[in-house]
Amino acid sequence: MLSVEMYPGLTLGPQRIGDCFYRDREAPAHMSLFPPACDMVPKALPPRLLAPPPVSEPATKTPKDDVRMELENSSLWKQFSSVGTEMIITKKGRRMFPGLRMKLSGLNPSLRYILLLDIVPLDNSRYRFQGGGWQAIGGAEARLPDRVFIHPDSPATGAHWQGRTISFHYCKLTNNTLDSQGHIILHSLHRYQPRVHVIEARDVLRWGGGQHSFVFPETQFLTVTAYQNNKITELKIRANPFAKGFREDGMNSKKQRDARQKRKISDLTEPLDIVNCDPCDSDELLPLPTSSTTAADLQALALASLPQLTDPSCGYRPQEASYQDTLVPEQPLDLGQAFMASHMSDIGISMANGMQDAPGRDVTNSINERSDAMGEPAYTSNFTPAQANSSSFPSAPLSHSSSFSSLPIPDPLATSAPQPSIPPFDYPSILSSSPTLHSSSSSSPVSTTPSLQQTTFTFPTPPPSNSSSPQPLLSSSSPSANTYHTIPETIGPHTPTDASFPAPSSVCQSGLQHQISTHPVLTQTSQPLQGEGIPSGNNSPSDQSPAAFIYPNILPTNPDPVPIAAQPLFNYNQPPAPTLPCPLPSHGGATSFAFPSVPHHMQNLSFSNVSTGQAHPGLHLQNLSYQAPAPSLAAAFPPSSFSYPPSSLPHPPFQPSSSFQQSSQPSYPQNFPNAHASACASSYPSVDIGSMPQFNPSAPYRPEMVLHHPSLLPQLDPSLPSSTPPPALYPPFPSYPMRLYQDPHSSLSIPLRHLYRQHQHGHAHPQGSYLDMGARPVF
DNA sequence: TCTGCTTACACGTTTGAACCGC
DNA sequence: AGCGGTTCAAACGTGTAAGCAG
Repeated sequence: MLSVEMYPGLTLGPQRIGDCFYRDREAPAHMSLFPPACDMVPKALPPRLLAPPPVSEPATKTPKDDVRMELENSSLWKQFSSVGTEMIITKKGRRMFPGLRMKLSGLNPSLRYILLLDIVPLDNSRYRFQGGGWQAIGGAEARLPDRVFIHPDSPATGAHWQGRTISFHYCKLTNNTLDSQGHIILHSLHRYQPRVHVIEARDVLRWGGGQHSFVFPETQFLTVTAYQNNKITELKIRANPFAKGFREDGMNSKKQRDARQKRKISDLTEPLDIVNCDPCDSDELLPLPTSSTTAADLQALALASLPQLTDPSCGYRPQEASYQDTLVPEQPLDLGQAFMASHMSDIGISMANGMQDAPGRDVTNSINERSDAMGEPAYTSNFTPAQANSSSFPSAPLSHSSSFSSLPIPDPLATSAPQPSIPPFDYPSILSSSPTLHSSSSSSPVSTTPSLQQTTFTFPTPPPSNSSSPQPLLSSSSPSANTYHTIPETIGPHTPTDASFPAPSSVCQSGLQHQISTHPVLTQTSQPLQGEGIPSGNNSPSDQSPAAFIYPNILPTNPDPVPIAAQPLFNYNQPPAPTLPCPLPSHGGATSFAFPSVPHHMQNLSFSNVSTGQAHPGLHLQNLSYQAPAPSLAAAFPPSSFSYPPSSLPHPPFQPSSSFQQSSQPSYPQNFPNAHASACASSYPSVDIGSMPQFNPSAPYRPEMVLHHPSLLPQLDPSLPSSTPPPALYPPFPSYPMRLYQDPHSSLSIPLRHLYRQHQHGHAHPQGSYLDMGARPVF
């Protein structure tokens, strides 16, 4: 199908071999995967390689102005978010559940795009589960190598992306800082926010022309090595097909396990009983009461071990739903597509042949289809109205707080689960108590916070998959489709987003308020939503407050938090700096990464700074939050591994005065960020952080401004119009040390010289690629 | 002692090879 | 020989619990 030969400069690791061969099963025209490694510059590529993919229409017609992304399994995410999503991270890497499944629209069907997933810290705090809630207990750990998961299909045409569900379920999370598998490295007990970036790319070497970044506040999660919240465990067990064994009717359910345990005890005791019967033995070994008790327990356990009848009160049958979902002919994700980093050869061919739509679904594709269906069984369908009504996982009403009590379905664990010593914030109430929110939001934080991106939202239409299923979680003001666009400042991976990230409340509200009457999509969306059982006509903030993506169980350290209404406008980029227990947040958001091993001009993986508006010829991943203080960066990254040449920094050192102080909310508890979020996360909208002007404090965003924003991607060639991609070629990007942790190859000098292929446990599953955007060597 | 992490374990799912029949 | 369906086992994903370390 494709060949690495097309990119002689790319040397792929063994995993790549497998992948390539695997992927080439239906493409016998496979060529050498390992051409002699050599430094290569894009211009060294044969012209045919540089040629843009065949386009049926001029690139100038690219409808970049309306790129939207919808979180397809938003309902499931919201369910988890309402409780406080926890993600297990292990040394070997653990998949995310729920996974990220989204739908893209608004792409130019003919242009190619690369989809990236990165996960950035939400704040600079470390959390602990106490009293039934999450509480910030200190500063975050030192930042870890920034890695980006490249969707296996990348690059693919807009038609490809838009024609199916996009899933990142192959992405794995690990806490192994020395991970060499390419998994995304995260710290345990930290809060993170996944982000998805859609980057226009003519080929792997020439990204540019447009970048859109999306954030779904409901997908933020806390990393753990073991689940802390029983509710989360319950949700995962019920929703994840792989955990069926732990369901109440499964053989690995607690009852069954207890029964087995009892049996084991019984097996051990029975011989003893026999021994006991030995007249030579005394009764001291096994008192009679013990035996009788065991028998009674066994009897009870035997009953318990019987197949459980479905609880009539629980209409939600995960197993049924899951299987059914697997049969749902939803647009499967074609992961068989070559992906940029790990499938450079594929890319090359795809570029040359323009076979972006992957007409032939290869094995990988089918595998992924299955995996998609398996890993995330169309949760959207799991939460159909009927199910929602009877489900034990009712969609947490957004108007409800994130407390456990918000889950109406009787849950055995609900009672057993420790209740927060401090009740979780009732998000809606907070929002409702913030009458000034909307009005204040009009004065977008952008105006007061240099680092804050102007944010605007397009109001998405409900995801097709959800079209038939009401969105019980959505309030009247929450667009069912979690799609909207914002333009937060650019950031680098792991640049901490604000702890209250999900709560660009003021901004969101502002955008909502501003556009709700103007945006046709919003109008279309909001109306049906209001008519779907959600009290309409009530425009009170409380009604518009969806529950929120406050971290449900994050308990306020401040016993007397300032009411949200009294809080300054929520600053999207606001760090809870004033209350940070750690003077030097280790999660400093490095927006530029120095790579001493490469030429100076190539050493920095930089991200355009919103504040300065500077663009750096590198991949720009918008920062959702503030600029980390330089000191923290220095502390987190020893000069030996991380250098930040001031002169080359695309972002000026963090200026507390401009970011923190101006937007700071001194009285806001660090672990209170979600209150902000609640006020803003009215609809769990995805946040397109890259499709809008980076920083324009004065002018509010308008729908028409939600455009392809070239400034977010470096324009390497100044002569190239930023708004109009070249019809034929994209300028080659300068080298920026993004690393795909698959197979380090120092000889590569191309921008993606560090592309590695993820080890696939000996299998050739193209599970995606990881770009390490940090400079820390992991090998 | 507490907290958090690692690891072994059991279970369910996925996947592909092996087998069989047509 | 080729094709399609079924069976089976290995690999993998998952949560749990015990053990360990700080």
